Amino acid sequence: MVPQRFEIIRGTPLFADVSDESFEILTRGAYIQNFPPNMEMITEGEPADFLHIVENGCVELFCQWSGRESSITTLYHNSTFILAATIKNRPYLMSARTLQKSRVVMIPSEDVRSVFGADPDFAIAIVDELSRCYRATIRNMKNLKLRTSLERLGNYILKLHRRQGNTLTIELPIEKRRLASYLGMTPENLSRGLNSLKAHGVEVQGQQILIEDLEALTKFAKPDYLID
Amino acid sequence: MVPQRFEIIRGTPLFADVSDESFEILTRGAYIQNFPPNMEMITEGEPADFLHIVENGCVELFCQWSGRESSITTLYHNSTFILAATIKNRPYLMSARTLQKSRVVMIPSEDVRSVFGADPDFAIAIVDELSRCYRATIRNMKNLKLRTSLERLGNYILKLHRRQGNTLTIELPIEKRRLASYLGMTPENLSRGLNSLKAHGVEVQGQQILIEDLEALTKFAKPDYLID
DNA sequence: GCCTACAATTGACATTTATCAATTAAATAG
DNA sequence: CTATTTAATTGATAAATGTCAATTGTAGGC
Repeated sequence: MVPQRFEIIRGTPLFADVSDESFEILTRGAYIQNFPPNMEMITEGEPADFLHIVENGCVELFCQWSGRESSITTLYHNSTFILAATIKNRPYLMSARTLQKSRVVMIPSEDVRSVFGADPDFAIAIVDELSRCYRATIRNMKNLKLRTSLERLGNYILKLHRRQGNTLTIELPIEKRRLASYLGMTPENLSRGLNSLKAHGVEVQGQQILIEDLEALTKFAKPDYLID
Repeated sequence: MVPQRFEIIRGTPLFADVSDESFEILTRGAYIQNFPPNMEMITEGEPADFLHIVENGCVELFCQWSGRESSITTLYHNSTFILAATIKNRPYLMSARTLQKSRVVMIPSEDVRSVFGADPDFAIAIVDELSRCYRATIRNMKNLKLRTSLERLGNYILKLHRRQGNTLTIELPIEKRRLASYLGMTPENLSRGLNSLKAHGVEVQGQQILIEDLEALTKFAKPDYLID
């Protein structure tokens, strides 16, 4: 008998194929927590005691060193983090904070590891999820190392364009300062970058972005299916 | 009966725990290839038909976009690549070339996927390997986004120092231009960077690097166990 | 609705990094 | 061993990016 409250994550790829028995074990020690916005829920270096799943809201993974900070990715509905640390029983490499009011499922890492050893279907789902995350990170790395900040910005806008149903009026999903950090640039530079993209058919008004010339932007940004 | 020629990879973590039966299936369709130095063996975008294992020699993973190229990592004895593409049955995201004469074991991806589904021990080993690679990539990313090129260089030297048994006389394992690419800088910049590090106790002579003041270098580079 | 916080923008400037060209050093083939 | 190719270095300069300070814009609390 799986408690009602965990039914939502049952539908995510990571749990879709596990047996009821496994799911029962996974949720037995699990709990759900509601976080306010801007709350640091995980700090890098800490032991990975729980696998986290964002049920709703928005969570940013970021890292720090020597007084600097950088945003790595932003997670939404049904995303898991941080699986690799949980599996390997190693400390988190990234910190996590909520950007909005968020509801997060937390499953004890021990239970994840034991079910993972006992349920081949869960093991397969984990491999799938890890591969997906790994490949996403490699793409991110290529983006960073092969492109200038302006090219990254252009491709980010094109990615939003595709994700938001090929519309030409785009809504930025996160604050500009966080976007800047994600793209590996300063907020000032992002601001100037958005201005520079006017020359390639991009208009900006607050959180709204209008692609006035998709062809020009595409020609400039050169999106690539092995990166974007 | 496992052919003698595959006994070497039997000892690697990925294959150590698989049953003889599984190993037999994995090696049945496998073969070993000897590559000359500087041979591109994999090109990004191609289908991932084989899991590769470097038996000996040295292989560089790199990527390209819009006429630019960047080195992602260098693999040595017993390293696998590129597991995630094999598992997900997706195209390679990186290219691979030999840096030296190398001997590489190639296992058909189909066999990897089928054994992975049938042998839980192999699945566990794969999860372990994927987690390891994923975390290594995250560290790499943090290194790139949180540090200047000079700090990356300093920490690279410190990492070699540790890897080579805490000796103060260090041997660069790869060409400087590839190191530059790996560190996300130009060869010219690397050259100047090495000169700048003189101020922090580093002497360079060709492929040899001498740490004259370990404390000064450490103080400058600030190595971090969550990055390095 | 107004005040207050904070985010975003802009300008001036500094620093970092890349590019181009020329030279020197090192590795390799014959 | 020498000739030839390629890598590494150096100097001069350009471009990209970051920093600091000031201003403008915006969202949320009261």
